[in-house]
Amino acid sequence: MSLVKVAKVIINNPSKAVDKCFDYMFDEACIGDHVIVPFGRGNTKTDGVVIGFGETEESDKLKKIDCVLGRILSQRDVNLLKWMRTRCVCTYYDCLKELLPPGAMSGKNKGYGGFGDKLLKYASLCLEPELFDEVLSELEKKAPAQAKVLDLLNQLGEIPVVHLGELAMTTRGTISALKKKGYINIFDKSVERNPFSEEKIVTTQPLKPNAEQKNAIDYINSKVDNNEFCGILLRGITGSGKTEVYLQAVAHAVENNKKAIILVPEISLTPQMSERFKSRLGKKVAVFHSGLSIGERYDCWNKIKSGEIDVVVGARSAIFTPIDNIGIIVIDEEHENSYKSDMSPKYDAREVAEEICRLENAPLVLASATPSMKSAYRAVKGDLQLLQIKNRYNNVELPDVNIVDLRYELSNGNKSFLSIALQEEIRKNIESGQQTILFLNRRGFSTFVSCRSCGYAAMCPECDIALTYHKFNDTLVCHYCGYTINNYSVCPKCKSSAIRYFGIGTQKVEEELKKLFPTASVIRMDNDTTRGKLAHHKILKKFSEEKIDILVGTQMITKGLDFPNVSLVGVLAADMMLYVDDYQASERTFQLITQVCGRAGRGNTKGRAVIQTYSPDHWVIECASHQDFKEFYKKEIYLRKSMNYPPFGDIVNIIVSGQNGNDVKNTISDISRNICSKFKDLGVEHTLLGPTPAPLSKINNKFRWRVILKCDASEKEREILREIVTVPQKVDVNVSLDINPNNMM
DNA sequence: CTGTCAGCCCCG
DNA sequence: GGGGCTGACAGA
Repeated sequence: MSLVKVAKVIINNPSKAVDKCFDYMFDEACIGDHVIVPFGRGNTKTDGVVIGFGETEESDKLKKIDCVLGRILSQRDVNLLKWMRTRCVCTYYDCLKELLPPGAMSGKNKGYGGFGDKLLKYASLCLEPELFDEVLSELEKKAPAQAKVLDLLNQLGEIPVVHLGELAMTTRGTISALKKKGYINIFDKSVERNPFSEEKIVTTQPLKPNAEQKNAIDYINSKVDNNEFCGILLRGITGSGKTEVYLQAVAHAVENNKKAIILVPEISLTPQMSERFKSRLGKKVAVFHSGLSIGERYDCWNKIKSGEIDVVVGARSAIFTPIDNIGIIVIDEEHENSYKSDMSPKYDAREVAEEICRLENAPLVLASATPSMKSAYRAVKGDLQLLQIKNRYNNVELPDVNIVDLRYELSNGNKSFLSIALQEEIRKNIESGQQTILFLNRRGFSTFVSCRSCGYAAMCPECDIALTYHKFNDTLVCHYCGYTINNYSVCPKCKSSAIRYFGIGTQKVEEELKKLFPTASVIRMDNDTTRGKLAHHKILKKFSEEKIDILVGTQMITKGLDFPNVSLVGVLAADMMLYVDDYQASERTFQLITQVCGRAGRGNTKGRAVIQTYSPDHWVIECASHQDFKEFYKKEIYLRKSMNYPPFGDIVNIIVSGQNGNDVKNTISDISRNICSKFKDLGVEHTLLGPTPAPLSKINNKFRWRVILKCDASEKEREILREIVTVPQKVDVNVSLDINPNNMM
């Protein structure tokens, strides 16, 4: 038997059954090549990617690569792909779809030959001009949504269908109805390669760093210059000028013909933030995030691929953009949990960034005022190099923090959500023309509705959780599946009219503020008011132009916002996230309160922060009010250690779901039995909890069971888990595995 | 003998 | 995921 050289090819197919390398003979092929191969019994032409080479015994089974379409992955990305499959406990396909151009894996671009397609669906009017008015007024009566679309098309001419839908606030159904009637045309059009017009960019000059900043910049630059991998934790209290440090390090890398990625939390990718990067780092900055339409993302991706971009700024997914020759990666607000994906592949962008830095021999900078416990622990162990900035830039003072005990408010007869102290501070601010931010971690009007007589509370029949009351349309909504019913004024069970609304939400706070301060302008920012893509930016713009006295919002207001005229910050219910059933509750509460307080007093005036709580002596709240990370870390790491929670051990959450309860139960018990025996064989210490019904035991009529596995999930363990979890299952049975998830539900 | 369909298997 | 193989069965 003689040996033949073969290419290892992964197939572009989501099925778990084909999640492996297939050997193909070939004439010429490179690692990372996008190829077409005969696959399956029928030798269907399928596309795949070459991820390696090998030798195997000659055999009849061996087939040959049909043709090479071109290089699609770099050697580095092929390495990253292999690493990710184990790290994220997923399939090659899951990883591949993150690394390929946006849109390449879905819709008409699916399958081979799809890559490089620059066509976009466009709509245009196809109606005699003299008939237009007649048709429009006819439609306005019967189909207002269609009329809106028609009107927009008339004004704008040719426009991509995606944008048309967004502008008219409607769905494709409306548009296809118009097409059916023959009023409009849908056609393909090549997208312009560069839709970003030459914006006017005002360049800003680097600020002169103070001694601490200089120190940090020099350290990072030396790693860049030496092509040396190094994990760096850049810790500085809010307002200490961390951004300046990494901006100068990135600029240094670019000057030396290297490239950079800066990751920021999705929520802080506001135009003002993008502007800041562009104005400092010049035209060769690309902003990449999920807010871009597929077309925009595609162009951005290609621009990066072509090599004309030096710096990519973006949210989590930007870590996969095809930028080569990386000199530095920065992760801003490193503690943010949005860096962990909860969809497959369930990657952690911080870990991916670290792996890329290893592969590229470049430093990784994790920046935060309130580092994650994991990073802080690694810094203590010496796994990360700690660089600290202890003073605020220009020595601006930290805000005065006032902790208000809500229990006294109640006994003093103040039933408002706003303590007397906070009301007083708000009044002062309004009088002096300064702005206030109030923070509350809830959305909607009330959490749930219940009957005072019989205790009946409206529940979702599908998901078995309480429905949330939404005032603007007087409905009760399930926050998990969207199930909606009309609100009732009489209890459906006992006919009592004593209905009680529990909890507070941003809407209620907004209403109360309007009552207390009738002359003040109030704006609300939460999931309900930021539905549209542009709504988010509009609210911030309005607020930043100082026309608004008070901004009320959920956690989305805590991050990255930098308004010099805000001198007062209020946390309305600090305990709200402290008593959640989650090992990260303390960490999140600490981060949140610290970050919120950091929003106050960035201008010339000293800031004030008011923290309302029912447990004013709680150590987490104490530490946060003093911005005392060290003390917080000391106490929290001790608790983590005693419970063997991360960063000491990993928590693996495995959820099986499906319509058929028996299939689900059988699958989950198979999986947990497999894990148990494999881990036992290999002597891996572990604890298995379950299988039990998941906390949300039913969502959308699907049964959900889960197992929690506690162990040290390093490479070996993850590889075992991958083998167990990625075996093909029955149709309709879905297996999800998440390591150290943000959400255990 | 032929057509059809469901279930199952496996893809180099 | 999906094409093809297989076995069962109906129609004539």
